[in-house]
Amino acid sequence: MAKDQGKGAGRRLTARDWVDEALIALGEGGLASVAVEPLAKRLKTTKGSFYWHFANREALIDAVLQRWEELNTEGVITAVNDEPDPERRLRNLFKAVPAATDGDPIEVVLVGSVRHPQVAAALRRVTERRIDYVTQILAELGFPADEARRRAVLIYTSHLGQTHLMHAAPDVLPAGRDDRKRYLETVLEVLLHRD
Amino acid sequence: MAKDQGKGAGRRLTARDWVDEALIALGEGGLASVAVEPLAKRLKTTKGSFYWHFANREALIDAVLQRWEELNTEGVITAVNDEPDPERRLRNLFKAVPAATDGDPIEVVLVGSVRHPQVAAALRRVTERRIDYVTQILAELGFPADEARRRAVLIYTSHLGQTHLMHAAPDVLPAGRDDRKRYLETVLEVLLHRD
DNA sequence: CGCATCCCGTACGGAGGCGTATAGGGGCTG
DNA sequence: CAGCCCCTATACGCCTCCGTACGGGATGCG
Repeated sequence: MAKDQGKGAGRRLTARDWVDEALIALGEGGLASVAVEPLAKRLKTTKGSFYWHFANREALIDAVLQRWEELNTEGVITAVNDEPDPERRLRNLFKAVPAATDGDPIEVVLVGSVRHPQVAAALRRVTERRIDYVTQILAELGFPADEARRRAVLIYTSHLGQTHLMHAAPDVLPAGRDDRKRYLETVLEVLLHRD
Repeated sequence: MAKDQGKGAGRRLTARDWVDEALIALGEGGLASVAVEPLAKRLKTTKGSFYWHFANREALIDAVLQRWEELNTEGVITAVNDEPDPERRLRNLFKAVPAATDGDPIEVVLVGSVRHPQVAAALRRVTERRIDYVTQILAELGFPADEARRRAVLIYTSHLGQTHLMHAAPDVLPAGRDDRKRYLETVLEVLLHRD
């Protein structure tokens, strides 16, 4: 019979459990919320558990950043990458990525802690990976290399700004179904137009 | 003769001095750095001074947010608003605003503390003010009202994303003088194009 | 059942931040 | 120059968090 150690308190924890909970906390309250004792409360356990699985708080931060990076680059990109047509792949990105990440505050929150060396490194890697990916699609679409790169940066900044706005002032973004659709059309038309 | 109470330690401070220093700290280390005792160290004074000028830390946070809001909306907009031609006004925005704000991390840092009610309110106000301003310019340029609004949001998100990138991964943005110029041209052409 | 290993609970010391109380110094005004 | 008011220094208690020490319960295995 399976262990059936439910999800309530009292069960044994793994390092993974701590990382998962830290990821949630990171999104909710920033890097400052990736703190041992508060997390212990959330997990209904104590520090004693934490310091068994991790050397210290820094180790947890490293782990949570690494996990975020994985879920992100690999997860999202491979989810869209099986579409052969580059234009439709891009359209999928425009539709799928916001749906998957607009609610996700981590990206935006992390920039606030960019002084943290590990955070800065993770952000750099993720950003470059994504822009390279968009650049490649634009190149497939026939844009010359340098123009593709510039457009990719523009496209990515607009995406970034959108998730930024989503948290800073969601009211200004189109809310209704139709409004959102029209907005998406405008964005696509503008960002992908060719003379 | 003027007071000549230099800038060194030992001089009397005003609430304004605390707010100015807090503004710097906010940019450097986020809201968490708007902390009484660390600021006292930077100002080479003690908490005793602070709690004379302010009721508590919250009061300082409110003051620093208000000051940021002023420096921002009023400052930047009135600096560009005397240009009569709307297209050139927009171009000025594209050139002037990044130059003035790309080095300024406060906007980006604040989103990380959007759970703070005062922060959320300030961000909403500033954002709406700016987008309204851009919308108005686009309307002057002849875009229909709803399209103007959509484009303004797109333009603003791209700007936001750019200052975001500037801190998250400055390497991916065009660095050289010429590259930057070409990038700006691409951005303007794409974002302002009309069929 | 007995026992070793794994994992957690608890208690402690230290650091840093908030807010308060209170004494005192320095400059302005008469 | 005397006194008063504005501002600052110092000391204190409290809270939250980090990290360590160590005791002890649970769990799997023979």
